[in-house]
Amino acid sequence: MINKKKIVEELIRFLDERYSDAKCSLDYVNPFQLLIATILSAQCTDERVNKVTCTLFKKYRSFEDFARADIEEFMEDIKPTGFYRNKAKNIKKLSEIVVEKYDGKMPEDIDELVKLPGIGRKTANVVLGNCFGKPGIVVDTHVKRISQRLGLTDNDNPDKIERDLMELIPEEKWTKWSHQMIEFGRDICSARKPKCESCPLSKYCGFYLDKKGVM
DNA sequence: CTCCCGATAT
DNA sequence: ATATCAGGAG
Repeated sequence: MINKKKIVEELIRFLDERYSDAKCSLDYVNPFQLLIATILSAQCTDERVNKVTCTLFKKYRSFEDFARADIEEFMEDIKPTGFYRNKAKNIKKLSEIVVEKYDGKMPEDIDELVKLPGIGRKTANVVLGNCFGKPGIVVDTHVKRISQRLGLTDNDNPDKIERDLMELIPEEKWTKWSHQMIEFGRDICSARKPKCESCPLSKYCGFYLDKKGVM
């Protein structure tokens, strides 16, 4: 417990030094676009999402446009992002709901957002944090993996991990911290071949210690 | 727990 | 060939 605090302190110091300008790497110009881009980014790199949304947002400029979309055509539009049937259906359905129930403007409340199809806490927190100044911890695959390796949580469920991290990280840092963790994960603490040699936190890391123990 | 699912790194 | 990528729903 006391040890977790110490690890978090060092982690935050490292992240602030190394990833001081971390931010969302999805391309968007308004909350509507970020919401759609974040849904498309599930199990897909931001790079590919940006390639798709670059043309997609010229064709669909509002929730009304997606609500009216031809589903087959829309599926083709987003195909390279993977899971395109589910994503297309969810975005169309969600857009219909936003048009009907919310007058075409997305709700800015996490409990309302999460009710929409295709939106979980991860997606909701990305949009709320980056567009509406409402801090939230984004538990994606990177945040989950790093938090587990460093022993900041014993849970495997993203919702529980989010709660564990909320206890450890100062609220005003939640959004920025999430982006810093994601860059850290892509850069050093990757899933496959993490660069433990260049990680200042390896002495606290279960993954690194296990790896050394076996060797 | 399973399914959705294309693109890329290893 | 296979694991993984800014997850979420049933």
